[in-house]
Amino acid sequence: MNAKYAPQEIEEKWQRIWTERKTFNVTEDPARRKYYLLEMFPYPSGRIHIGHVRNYTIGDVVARYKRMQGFNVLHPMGWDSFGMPAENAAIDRGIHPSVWTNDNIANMRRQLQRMGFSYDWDREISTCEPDYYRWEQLFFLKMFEKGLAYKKRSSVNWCPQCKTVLANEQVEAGLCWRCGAEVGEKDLEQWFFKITAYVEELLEYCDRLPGWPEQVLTMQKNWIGKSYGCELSFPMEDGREDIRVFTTRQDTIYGATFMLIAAEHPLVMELARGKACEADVQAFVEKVKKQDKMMRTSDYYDKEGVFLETFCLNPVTNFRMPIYAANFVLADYGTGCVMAVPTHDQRDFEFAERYNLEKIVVIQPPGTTLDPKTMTEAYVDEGLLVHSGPFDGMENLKALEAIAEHLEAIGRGKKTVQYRLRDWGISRQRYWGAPIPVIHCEKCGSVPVPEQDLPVVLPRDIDLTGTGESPLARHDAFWKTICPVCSGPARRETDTMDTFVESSWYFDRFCSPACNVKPGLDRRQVDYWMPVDQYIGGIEHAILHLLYARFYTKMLRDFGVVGVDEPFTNLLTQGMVCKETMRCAEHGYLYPDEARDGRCAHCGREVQIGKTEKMSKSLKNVVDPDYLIQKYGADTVRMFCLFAAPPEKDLEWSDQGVDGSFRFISRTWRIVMDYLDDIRETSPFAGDGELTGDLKALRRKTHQVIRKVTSDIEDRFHFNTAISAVMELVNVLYQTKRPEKSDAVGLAVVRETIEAIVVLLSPIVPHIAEELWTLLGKTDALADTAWPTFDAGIAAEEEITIVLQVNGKVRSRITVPADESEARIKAAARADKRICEFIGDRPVIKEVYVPKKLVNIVVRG
RNA sequence: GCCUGGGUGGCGGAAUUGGUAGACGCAAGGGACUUAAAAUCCCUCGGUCCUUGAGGCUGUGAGGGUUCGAUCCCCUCCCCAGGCACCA
Repeated sequence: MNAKYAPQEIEEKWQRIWTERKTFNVTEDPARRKYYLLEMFPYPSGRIHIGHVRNYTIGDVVARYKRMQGFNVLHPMGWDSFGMPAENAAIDRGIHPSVWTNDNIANMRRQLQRMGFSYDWDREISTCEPDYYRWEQLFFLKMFEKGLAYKKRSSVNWCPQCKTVLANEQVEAGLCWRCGAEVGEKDLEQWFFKITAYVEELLEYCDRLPGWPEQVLTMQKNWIGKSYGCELSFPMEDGREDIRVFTTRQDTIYGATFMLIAAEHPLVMELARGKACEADVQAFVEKVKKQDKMMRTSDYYDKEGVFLETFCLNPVTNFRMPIYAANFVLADYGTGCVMAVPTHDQRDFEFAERYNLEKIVVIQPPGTTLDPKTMTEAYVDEGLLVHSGPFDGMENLKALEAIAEHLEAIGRGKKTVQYRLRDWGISRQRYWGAPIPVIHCEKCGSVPVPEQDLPVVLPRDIDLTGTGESPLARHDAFWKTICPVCSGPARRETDTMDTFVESSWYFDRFCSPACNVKPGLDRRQVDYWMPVDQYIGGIEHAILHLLYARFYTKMLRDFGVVGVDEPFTNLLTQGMVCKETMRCAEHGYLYPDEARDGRCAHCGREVQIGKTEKMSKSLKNVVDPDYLIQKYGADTVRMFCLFAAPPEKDLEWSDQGVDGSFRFISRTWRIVMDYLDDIRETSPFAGDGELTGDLKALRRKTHQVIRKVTSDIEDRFHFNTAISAVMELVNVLYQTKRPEKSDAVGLAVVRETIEAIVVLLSPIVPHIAEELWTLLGKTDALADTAWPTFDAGIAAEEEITIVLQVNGKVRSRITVPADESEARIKAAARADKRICEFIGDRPVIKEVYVPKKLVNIVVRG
């Protein structure tokens, strides 16, 4: 047999067979263990990129592996098809978002199918279709009823030129990305989901998700940001209503000498009204609203404020505290007001220095005395309280509780818990999203759309210009309606939902994608498949998407729609795919094929190689999967994505590396072809008779590699080392002296090795594996073949190497039988010629023995 | 700035629990095969020094510490990446 490896032919053939036989379609089967493997579904941007290829290849290997382990594997794919890019394409090129989206989906589906992923395509869903989002609207009604969806005023980025709302990413250095106008803030009535109603459960379960990376759980905990402290009230000098603050540092209250209010807090203008400072305050507030929120709370940003010509009183010292509006205080955390203790908070210290405000030391560090006049920075560490009335001399940490109780007793405070997590704003003033099912009536207020009127379908005939209000707000037939309560004229809500809402329950829908009766999820099917056993996606989703999906799951559980507390039992967060950037002085960033031999294809100038960054269209450092498939085949692309780095790390793209993967696959193909005629009729070695020499070593290696590949995939998803192990096995096979045609035992051992190689590689490179399997005379599909097992006895080494150290440095090695005793190994170490030379006549102080690994002899001098 | 990770040969990476640093692959160099080239197969490959050896020293971002022993644990610092609530 001498057929040449022809990836295109083989791959298309097997993809056809899998589709025809519906190999990967599944149904609930209570008799079998289920395994739900899910990769984050893509936004249909037009073409798959290498990041998708990597993500879905990782998932496919696990899906195929689990299938071979006997699990009933659900492995679905769909489209997160609402979102801004469709609208931008419509504005820029005049294509309707639905046409653009569906064309993209068709192309990306073709690309994914050409990669040979083992999806159950019958379960494909697309979130922009009414049969998907109608259920989301139903859930919204339920949320509205329970007070989990509510309206409040909130600010958005607003471009006064385009008269439109901008996403944060559409604001570049404070300017609109489309027109360059200065972006401001605008207050709008917006819909929110009350994620904070579940904050405690979301936090608590962070400690009950052992299958999640610690890193992600830590990020989520910090995001939720639970802190214990006090809510304190400070009386106003003029007798107005008290100012309330939240603090975790009530131990420093005796040092509070001024009050800070977030510039955008409504109280600021209220206090300034009618005073001489009113105009200055107004100007300051406008200025701060334009500052970047992230920057203005940074340690190095200039602390600025304006005096409101008003005072409040420190409730324990009666100190007359001036009140300032400040840029570094956030309106939406705590109460938006902060008691300032300049001696023990660095930001307050800088503010006090700048505006020449009083400083009182209330925590004394051990051993020194702080003088407010000479301090150059705040003292933020522990110490003993001073100038703190009855609490003088207490350790500040112990005083936290005592002072909180004291403040409660005098009616000035209350111990509280504060969270950083805010409610989830879901209103988008955009077209391409799921309509929010609410009608606004002048008489009846915000009225939910009656259930029988769902879905509220997004109209097709729409005029997208990129300017003005939301397109739906200009679509009369859409928004002009009647109130379901009083039948009077009413206005339909024209905001659409954040696309994170769709991705918060799509995994449930995959369990019953065709269900068309309320609530769109068949409880029996959902109960069989959920939760997702393994979820795989980019680390960039560590907080938002994953937290929203967890919240939504808990809520649907409370609605009785699903039966699980958490959606994802195990989570794998993969790193990003990066590639070096290339620039031409004249033509800017270049695509890889625009550079030839280090020169720009347009002008011949020398190309500058830039730093390696995440692959993106704007940097043009992208690789086209279609081109790679055409050149090498899907199997090579799959293998390289897995081989170049473990999944959780960033992957640096390398064209030479792809060549290497192709070479290995071809090398494997060749050796199987080479042996094929001799082993076609042979059965794998069954263990009868003693083996010696090469054959014994080959068989041992085979079983070692089965063990290694199994644990690499099962325990840690390290496909790169699994592939390395198979490469070693192929190398050993090449180096094994070829058994004669008459050597039945030798050929049986080779057959065992070759079958192992093919089966172990099959989840990674399924097409070539199926083909070789067939050529080996097998008639059952490899995809349904059982994963191989290893024999620990055969895999065991007979001899081991013991490292000999003197004072921790390797000086010699000895080879001993694997079961050699400690005493004999130590004796051999002491007797070793090189070790004796190193020890010389120095006295031995200590001898460390690590079983089966090393002996370390410690000597003086 | 805040939160979370990461830094190992010329390059991607390996070392699974504190125990042989550099598996496997790429690049490079050499050899075999070939009329030749490609392909293929085999060998060498961290740095440095010398007495060229089963050699010495050195080496996992930098500096310190703990330990018989540190890529791994602790402290300080530098650099890079992701997230930061309207990109998904």
